[in-house]
Amino acid sequence: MVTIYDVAKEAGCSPATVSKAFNNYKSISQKTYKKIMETADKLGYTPNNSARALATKKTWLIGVVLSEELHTGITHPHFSEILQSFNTRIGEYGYDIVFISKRFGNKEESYLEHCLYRGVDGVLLAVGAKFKDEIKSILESDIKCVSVEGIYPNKYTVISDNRMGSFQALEYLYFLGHRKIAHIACPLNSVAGRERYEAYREFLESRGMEFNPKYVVEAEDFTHEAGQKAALQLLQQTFDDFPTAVYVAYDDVAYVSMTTFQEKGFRIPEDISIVGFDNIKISAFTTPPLTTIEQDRMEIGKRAADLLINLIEEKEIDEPYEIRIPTKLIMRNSCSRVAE
Amino acid sequence: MVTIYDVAKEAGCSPATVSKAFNNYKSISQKTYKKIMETADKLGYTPNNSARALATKKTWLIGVVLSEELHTGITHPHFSEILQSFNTRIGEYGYDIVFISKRFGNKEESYLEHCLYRGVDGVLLAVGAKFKDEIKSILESDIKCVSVEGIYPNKYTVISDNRMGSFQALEYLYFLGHRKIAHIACPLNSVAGRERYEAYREFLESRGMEFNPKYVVEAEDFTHEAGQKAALQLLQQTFDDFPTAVYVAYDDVAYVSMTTFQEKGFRIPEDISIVGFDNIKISAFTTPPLTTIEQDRMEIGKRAADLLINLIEEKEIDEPYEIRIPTKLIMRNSCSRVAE
DNA sequence: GTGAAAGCGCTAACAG
DNA sequence: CTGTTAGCGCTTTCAC
Repeated sequence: MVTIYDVAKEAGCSPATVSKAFNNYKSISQKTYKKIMETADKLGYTPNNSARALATKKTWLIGVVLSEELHTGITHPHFSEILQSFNTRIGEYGYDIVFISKRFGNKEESYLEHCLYRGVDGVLLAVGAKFKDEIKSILESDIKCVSVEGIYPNKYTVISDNRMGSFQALEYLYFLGHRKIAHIACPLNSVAGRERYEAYREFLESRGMEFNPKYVVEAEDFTHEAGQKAALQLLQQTFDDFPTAVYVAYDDVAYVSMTTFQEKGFRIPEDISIVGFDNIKISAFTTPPLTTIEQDRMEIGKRAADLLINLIEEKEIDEPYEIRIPTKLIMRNSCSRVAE
Repeated sequence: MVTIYDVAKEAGCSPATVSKAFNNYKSISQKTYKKIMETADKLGYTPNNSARALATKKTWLIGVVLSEELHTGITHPHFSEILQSFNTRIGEYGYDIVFISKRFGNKEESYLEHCLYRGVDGVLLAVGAKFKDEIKSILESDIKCVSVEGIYPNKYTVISDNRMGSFQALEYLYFLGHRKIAHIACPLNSVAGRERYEAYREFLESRGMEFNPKYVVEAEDFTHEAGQKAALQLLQQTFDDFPTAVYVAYDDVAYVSMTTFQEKGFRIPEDISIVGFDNIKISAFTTPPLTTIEQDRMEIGKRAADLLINLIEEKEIDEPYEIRIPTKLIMRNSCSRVAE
């Protein structure tokens, strides 16, 4: 391994100068800077981050905590895209991601311990409020953090404007003449689930429509299985008066609902109109293509990254703790004007 | 920050002893071990990995290189599941993952430099052969690595048995009476694309069926868009003699092909039978549910992890460089006996 | 079974 | 503008 000493010796200067050169101190003359860089290159020197971290207490590592338990982790189309965008952005600033888990080296360590062990400079939280207890220790520590899912007091969170999205979906359906609008919710212990559901109720009320509990079902989790079950249950609950439209709180389940309804003999959109939420990739290719609410995942990831970096670097931040990213109605073919 | 010195002082022993206790040296008496652990706990001590890494040259970090460019990264259902399984497994051994990228801190650094900077103990390669050049430096360095996608001389790779999978698909179709079997391939510069295509040709030959170039189309990349385009092209190329079945090299595209065919008036499976490859989550919920070849992603991730850890810890390995994970035919409803 | 001491590669005052 | 020096927190001989 070639070190700063090797470079110094070869370049005829001190290790300190090499260090300064690599850290872009302005106090280095052009000449020596150039010389140092050249010999570093020649010798194939790469700075050693462990040593640097030990000396500076900065690892350039950002912890990411997400919960595989709820099928809402790296494998989830929503979070994986946010994560990708987040990672790209922090990469531009020299940071890397490390996944924080509870189980570590066979013993039960808390998330906090894992963070401390890795010495992360900050943390991205992508877990639902359901896991409030397990991340409590990190929330209470003075590790900088930003959330893209749960909402916590005095912490920044970047999240879609669920109310806006719900209203966009519902207003569109209403505009098409629908008055019997059902809702398949995501788990209500998630922020998305709760907010979209509440917006649904708020919308009904704002239009003077009566809330009918039979028109609402909550999916157990974020899997396709749960979605199918929910769709079936909705049909069962409303067999005496089927809805003409259903607002489904996320695309994966909107999709499964469509196929489930179709299998039961309903035509989409003629018999039932559907609007989803997420605009995941496949939604443009379903039969029929799904009308849905787009979440700007690239923006969420990027904003969260910028925010976290500013926090870490102790820059001035003049944003509210809760940053809402606007959503957008994507009209495709799963909705039609209500039949007379 | 509480260090080993604090613990030592409080426990009435030397830092060296504390270190030994934490590293499970057997030369520590039960009594002092217990004492140390208790006071460590009391003081809230967590080992600092940067310091440990500096002293030992071991970071407990594993680099992961995957290529977002081909839409085949963290966002891809196949790789994200492998990664999840891999991550869980290495986590059990105390390792963590860090993503290796080319662009780092604004300057163009090669993958190798990123690895060196982070001092990774090993690398998981999940990039196609298309990127051979960019990972060449890693391959040539003496960093331990395992691949789950490309195949490189003298390197371990854990990958599905694509030939087996193709034969399972094709034999099933053949058994159902199909003789006009088309193939939609993934990009042929990927291992999966090439091997499945070659197996397709081998199968035809083995059954004395004539290979007809018109029955084959190669998708441009791994997106739904490319799949749709490929499906359309297949229809166009074969308008005078449509295939009765098509073997599609991956589920995402199999799915899009189904909907595309359906939109063009073909019934699945009555007019065209489809078998895919991957068994991604959604495949059980398409209309009709997709018959496909299952890849055991959990196993791939786990095996790759075990292999890499053994490599890192210089254990004996008696496995071939190329480890093929068996595939499995999952029969659902997208295939039927050929019409007379 | 335990401890003293040197050192891992780098940074950060402080001098010069 | 450059160099000296003293750590950062931990591990690892080698004595005891």
